[in-house]
Amino acid sequence: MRQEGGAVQMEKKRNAFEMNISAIKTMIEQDGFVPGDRIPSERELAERLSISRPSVREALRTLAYLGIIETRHGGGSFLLNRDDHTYIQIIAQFLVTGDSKFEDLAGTLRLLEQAAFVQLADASILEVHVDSDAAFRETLIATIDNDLFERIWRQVNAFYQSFGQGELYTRAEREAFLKRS
Amino acid sequence: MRQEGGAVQMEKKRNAFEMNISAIKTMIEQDGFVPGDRIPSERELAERLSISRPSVREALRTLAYLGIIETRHGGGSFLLNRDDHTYIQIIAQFLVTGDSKFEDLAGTLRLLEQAAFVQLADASILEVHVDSDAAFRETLIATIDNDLFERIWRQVNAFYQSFGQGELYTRAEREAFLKRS
DNA sequence: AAGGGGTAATTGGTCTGACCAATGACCGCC
DNA sequence: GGCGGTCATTGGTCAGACCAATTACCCCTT
Repeated sequence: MRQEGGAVQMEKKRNAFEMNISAIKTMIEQDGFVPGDRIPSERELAERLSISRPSVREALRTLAYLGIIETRHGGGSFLLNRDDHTYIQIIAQFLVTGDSKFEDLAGTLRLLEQAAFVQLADASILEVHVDSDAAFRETLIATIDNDLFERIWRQVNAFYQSFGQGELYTRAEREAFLKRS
Repeated sequence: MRQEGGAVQMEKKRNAFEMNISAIKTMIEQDGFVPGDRIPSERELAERLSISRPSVREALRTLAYLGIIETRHGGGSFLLNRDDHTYIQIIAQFLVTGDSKFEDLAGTLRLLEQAAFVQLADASILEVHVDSDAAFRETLIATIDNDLFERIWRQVNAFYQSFGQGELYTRAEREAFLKRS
């Protein structure tokens, strides 16, 4: 006879799996764990939440996959820093796998970089990098100062480079960039 | 700079859990399943992949959490179409505590849409949608005709909307968009 | 007393097997 | 042919076991 949910009243009637994830997250917050801390062991979580260890594991595996926690064999599970969350990598993984066309990759990169350029106030800082396609674009993105945007760009760019197509712009195109400022 | 996990590529030596996820995804692709199809049962997957059912379940739970598949008690597991972004809300659940990220979200959306607008030849098609923030931006993105770019935008936008902040632009801003064409 | 090494306890990783619950197909009955 | 019940299939959950990696601890040596 298994009783309902362990520790916390859930606001909704989601399925048990999501309730377990919420319960674990709630427990982490209530116990005041901060990034870097080790959270209770799987067996202890199972006991405190009145669920089985397999159920705890299913929840923890998902949390680990999302980058919320990190598990070390024999060591325990640790809370990660929120900035280390790989959520955008997860999203990117499913965005970019499969049927994304190579032309879309290059096109998306051009769009992203064009957007960055429009916001660029002073293009002079790019002049010294006009010789290097990589440095030119890297510097351009850095001027945006938007972490999410930069991470998206980095993912798309990493995938683009895995095709080994070399430079995205010719030197003439980079120079044209500067003239348009 | 943390670029370690940068590759979206799959072929790395990851832990068994992520390998199981990849294996299941690969099998789904190779068997030619399309959204709506029922994928093999947990027991069959376990046998075909030579892993135990709990391991299959840990992978399937994560895939279900991400919105890749849907499981029905007694019915089976079904492939979802990728536009279902239910997982975004849940991921956001872990990020709401921080506020810096939200600024990045809105900023990224503005950048993406500005990039789309720069490429827009004829802005007149947007005029009819000037009343609706959502329709205006949706139409804007559709003009780009870049599948990857559109999917990125859609993901970020879904993430943004999970914060429930309402419109991204004021009506005046949308009108200003049109005037700049 | 300090350091090092080896042992035991802890913890995650995986598996087997079992039973329950919901679904859906199948079959017999009307 | 339509309807309803039965039962195999499938996901949901659990208990227990064993392995592997890490960590804590204690004892011995120096």
